[in-house]
Amino acid sequence: MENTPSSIPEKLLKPYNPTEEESVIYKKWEESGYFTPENMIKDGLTKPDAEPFTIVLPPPNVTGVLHMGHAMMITVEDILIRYKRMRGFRTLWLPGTDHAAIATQSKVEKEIQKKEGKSRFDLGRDELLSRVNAFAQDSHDTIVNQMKVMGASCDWTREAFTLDEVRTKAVRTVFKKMYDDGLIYRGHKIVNWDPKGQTTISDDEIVYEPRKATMYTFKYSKDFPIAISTTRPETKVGDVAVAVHPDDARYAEFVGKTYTVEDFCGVPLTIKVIADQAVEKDFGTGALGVTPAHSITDWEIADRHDLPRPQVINEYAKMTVGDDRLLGKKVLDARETIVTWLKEQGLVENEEVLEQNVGTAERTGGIIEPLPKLQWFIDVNKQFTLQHSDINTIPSGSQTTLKEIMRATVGTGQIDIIPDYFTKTYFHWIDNLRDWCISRQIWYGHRIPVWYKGDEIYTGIEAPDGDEWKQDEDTLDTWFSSGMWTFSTLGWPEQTEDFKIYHPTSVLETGYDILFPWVARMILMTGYNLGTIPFKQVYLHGLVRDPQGRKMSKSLGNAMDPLDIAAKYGTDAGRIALVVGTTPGTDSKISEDKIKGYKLFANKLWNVSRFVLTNYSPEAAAASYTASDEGVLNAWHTEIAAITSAIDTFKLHVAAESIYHFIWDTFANGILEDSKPLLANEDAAIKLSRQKLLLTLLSESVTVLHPFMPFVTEAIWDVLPIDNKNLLMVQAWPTN
RNA sequence: GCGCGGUUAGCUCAGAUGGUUAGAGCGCAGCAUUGACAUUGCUGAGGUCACAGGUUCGAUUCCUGUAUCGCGCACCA
Repeated sequence: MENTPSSIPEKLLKPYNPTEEESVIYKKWEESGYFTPENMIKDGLTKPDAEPFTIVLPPPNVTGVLHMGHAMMITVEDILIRYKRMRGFRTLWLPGTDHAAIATQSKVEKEIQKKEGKSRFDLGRDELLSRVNAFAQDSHDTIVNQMKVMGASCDWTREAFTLDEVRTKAVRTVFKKMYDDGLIYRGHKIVNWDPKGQTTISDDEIVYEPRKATMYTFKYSKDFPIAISTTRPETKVGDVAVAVHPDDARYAEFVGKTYTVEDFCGVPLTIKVIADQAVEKDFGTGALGVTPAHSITDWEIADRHDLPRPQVINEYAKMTVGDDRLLGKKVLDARETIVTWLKEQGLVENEEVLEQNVGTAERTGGIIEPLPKLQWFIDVNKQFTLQHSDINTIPSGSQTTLKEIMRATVGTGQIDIIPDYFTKTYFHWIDNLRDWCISRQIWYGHRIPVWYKGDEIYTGIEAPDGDEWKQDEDTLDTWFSSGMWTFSTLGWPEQTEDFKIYHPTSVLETGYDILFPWVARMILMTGYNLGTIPFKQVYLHGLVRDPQGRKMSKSLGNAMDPLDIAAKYGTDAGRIALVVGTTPGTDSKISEDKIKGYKLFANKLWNVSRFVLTNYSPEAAAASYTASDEGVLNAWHTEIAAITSAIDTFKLHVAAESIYHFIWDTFANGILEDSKPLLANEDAAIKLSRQKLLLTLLSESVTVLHPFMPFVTEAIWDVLPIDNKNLLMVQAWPTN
């Protein structure tokens, strides 16, 4: 084994140094142009008629830096993409970023408030937008850099942004179409108002937090016949009715009667007693004070009983009625005032502390105040005609609803969710889905493409002629634009080649936490606009947690930066550590120890390469295998088949572990050790056969490992004595 | 309240459409080695597969129930 070390590249004589290799390798990949599928075809690496495989990157929010959750997403997608590319598919991974409307604006607002003590209203619309745009650009650059460090093999020539020109056109086109179909309407309805962010938010943007609250049981006045219970006495100045259950004998005699309360802490009330199914007999007194303007349930009750809906709280969560005891007071102060007044009047019958869920806005933390407002909505239950449809149970030209589209695509298996138990959760969500409020009172985002002139309303792609037209001040929910991401990124509404070739996409890979806000919305938008599905398979990864199982966050100080991991252990180690031992849909814990283990693995493979190359001689290329070497090779090929099928069925953890096990235990500890005497054998046939075998096993191992650990494998491939080789990234997947 | 998921080695987790001795990584114990190896290799200890019923020739795996942890949705007067 005193072979010529001179034929061995210098770097292979030292331990593997990821930082030295990685950036150089990424540059090579990028310069090859092979992230772009058309270049693969041009160079004969992909057949022109190859089946497309498309993933559109879930666009990271331009709110800062990528975290380990993103790292998981990028790793899984890059594994699938690299694998499919090597399998000969016309493979496109289309990157982009999301303007993320509220998330980004509120982040910038917070910073400005902190540094300059100014609100967005102090700055004005234009100034705020220029600040947000600058921040977003910065954030974007950071994110792109991080993705490159992670080895993402996406086609940067096609990069998209949810707020750029092409996407704006898509948004306006869709808005107009839905408006014309009557699916988008403007209505005065009760919405979730965030007093802190000064905007409406959708049901999906509410985070419920358990808090202690005091529930007071009292009567409106001495002579009122029924006691009610509430945790929000301040809203009671907006009551118009008391609702009881229709079967409740206790109150049957009062139903239908109307009572006048002359003075409820300075406010006169007219209360009608009604019977409604929504009331629970056993909760509290079994009687519910109905406040239509400030409770979603009560709003619905008011619908059924045709009740008035006086608003008593404004957008700043302050009281708008009463005398100086209440008027202009914040809700919490008003609550105290009313409780004190109730006690003075001797009206309180009971007080009880209980835990209740308080709705807060996920981005600002503000307590949600339900308020009636004039807003834009998408009607999810309205019938419309779907002109063209590829959706299984909805024929072209038939009547359907958005809810039905969401159900049909998944229910018939046209879209496959992995893991499949999320299918049930998905249907459950659809069942509870209400009309989607899409207007936001923030400035960063797609401005609603509606113009007003007196009583006239205009909707279109461009502003109508004439200075008198004024555009709606509001912007669209960010999910409205990300809902059309699979086709807006491909150039729709133009009928581009890209759109024709790559849509519907193949796999949508994302965290299960955005199944509802995003995945469902994409299905809705695509079904409505194109009559088809946005993707065939949905792969939901779990959340990445710290070793104690906690969510990673800056405030806990347990967040890991993918860049730090790359610098310390190499990108490859971080990538495979995120995959091994994790299953789709299940949260996983990541520790530095785990990542460190895979750094050792990269080094192990490096050392295997050194051994193989040191013992290789060029004559081996033409050698034929001995029977036993043939057997070893066949066993490995059987294993490759198993690994291949594991990847095909999204069992990436199984595939990764099998390769790891093969390389370390079977190859390094077994075959390599057995080779030592064979390589010293007198018989050249035996010796050369074994040399050839080792090189073949090594080259095929790095090929199969490549999607998981792209850098170290490419670095090794680069020094293998193989004729006419291209980049490993475009090497054909071994199939036997 | 409705629904979903977990409970497997000290720790973190895989896995089996029901069938010999249930796996990995880390950790632990013992031995070996300076080599292709920032060491690594070999050997080993360690498990009533949460609990209770049921189906079955056979259940950790399937079914029912219980406990417990986590999550989602709804309610939240």
